Amino acid sequence: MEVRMVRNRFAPSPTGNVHVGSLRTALYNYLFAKKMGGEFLLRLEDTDQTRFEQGAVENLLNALNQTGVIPNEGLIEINGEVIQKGDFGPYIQSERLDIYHKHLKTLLDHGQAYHCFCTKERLEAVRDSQKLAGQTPKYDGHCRNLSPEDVQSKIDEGIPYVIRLKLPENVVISFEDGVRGIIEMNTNDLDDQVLLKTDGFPTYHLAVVIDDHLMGITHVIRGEEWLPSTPKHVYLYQCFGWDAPQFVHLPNILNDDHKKLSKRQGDVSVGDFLAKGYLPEALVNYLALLGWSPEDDQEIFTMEELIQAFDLSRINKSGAVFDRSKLNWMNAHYIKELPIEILVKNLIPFIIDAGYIQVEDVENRKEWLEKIGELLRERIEYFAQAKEELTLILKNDFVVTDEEALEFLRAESTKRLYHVLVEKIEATDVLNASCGKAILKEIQKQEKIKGKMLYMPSRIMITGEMHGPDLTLIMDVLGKDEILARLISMKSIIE
RNA sequence: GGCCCCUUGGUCAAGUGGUUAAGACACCGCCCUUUCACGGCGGUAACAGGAGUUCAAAUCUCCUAGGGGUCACCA
Repeated sequence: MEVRMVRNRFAPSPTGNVHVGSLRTALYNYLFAKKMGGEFLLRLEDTDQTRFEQGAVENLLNALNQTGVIPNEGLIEINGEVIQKGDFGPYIQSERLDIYHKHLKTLLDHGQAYHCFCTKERLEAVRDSQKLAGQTPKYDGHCRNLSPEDVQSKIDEGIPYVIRLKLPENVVISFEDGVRGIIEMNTNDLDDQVLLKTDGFPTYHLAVVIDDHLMGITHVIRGEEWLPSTPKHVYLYQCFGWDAPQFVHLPNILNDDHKKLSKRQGDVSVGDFLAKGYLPEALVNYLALLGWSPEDDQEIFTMEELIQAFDLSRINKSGAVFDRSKLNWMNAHYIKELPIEILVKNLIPFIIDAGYIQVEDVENRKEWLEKIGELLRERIEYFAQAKEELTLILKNDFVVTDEEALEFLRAESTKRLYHVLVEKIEATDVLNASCGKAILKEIQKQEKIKGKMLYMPSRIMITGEMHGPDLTLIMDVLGKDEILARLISMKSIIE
């Protein structure tokens, strides 16, 4: 048996940001194509002119590039320039209009499609009355059997029209879905779908079938929302005399309320997540596991490992709730493993944004930034949390109001602690972590102040907080002068 | 409402006729520790319900219930 090379596609419409659900669809396509040594292409479904958004294509390619889900054919980006690559183009549907018209003509010639001159108003009225009568809204077949003469004269009169698919009555259409198995549907439950719109553009249903076939697509991996219209697509393949590809419908990604993940419940676009400081590899890793699972217990995967492990047969049937806290855990894991330079590089925009460093100072404060990086590494789940975490130790205009904290400051031993601490720090050249540690140890010995009574007051005097990173690391980050200044500002409260 | 799909702990999920029904996140407890966090150890917690088939059912069949998707000249 001849084995056709696997060819996949991701075929979004150019509307704004890339939804995480779309990314997952793209990812599964990508993983499967790579696993099978096939091709993964990007096609633009821009047949709705009203939906186009400026910069959407750049946005799209950007999201894919950053997450590593990169097409090797179709619309791709090379050196910042968007081009079309491959022998099956054009890969932008609005540039394929003549192809659709040509194929539509054969449908018309075979009586498998027909002109429909119904106005939107009439269609709406029909739908409304059907709904009122408790029926399923469906085209009533008004123009289904117009004579060729009638059609021609209406066209000549310049009456706008659409072209509809002429579905046979009471025929069961079945196909095998890669995830759900055999699916059957009766044409009586299906509508005479519009294939060509008044503006001469095809609808999704026509374009997707023609393009997938012409582009040699072997596996259509797409969202579950397409399942109900797949029989129409299957019928179209039959009309054209083409073999249908293997369909694989992915379960939805859900909100906490188990509805389709949507914008109103917070971040849903890839850009949102990256902007908050989620690492692309963590997002991809998490998404891979949302609807698919490997044979073993592995949770952390590189892209290469995902490709190796991926298997269509292990895709889940039911919808999966997007669990932010698991994503956070996974992202935190990736942050912990990041080389320090990369960690700092990711952190810099957020530290600048928090106002703790100026853009022009970044170069000469590398060492300081690395200290901060190591300090934050164990404490944040995504980079946008850096600001809050840093404020804990970098703010210098704090007022201690917490009663428990004040207790520590009022303690008898704290007076002694304060003076010795100031004295010892003044006596050092530079205050780094090991030096700070030594000082605290000496105080413990000399003044017999230890444990909580040593560290808590020290921490509170220095940061105004009862919690935070290791105190000696804080000393290291703040340095001698700042620490001293902060201590001295506490003088009146202590004495 | 019609049609289609789905149903294992709070969440992601393993499981394909015989298991003490994995694992991960979250949660709780203990340990580590100057605090918080990290880390380590442990714990609570699930086969939607019913009827069949079978020696045996989370796994097969049917019914019920619940949830989701879809019914556009949007994709």
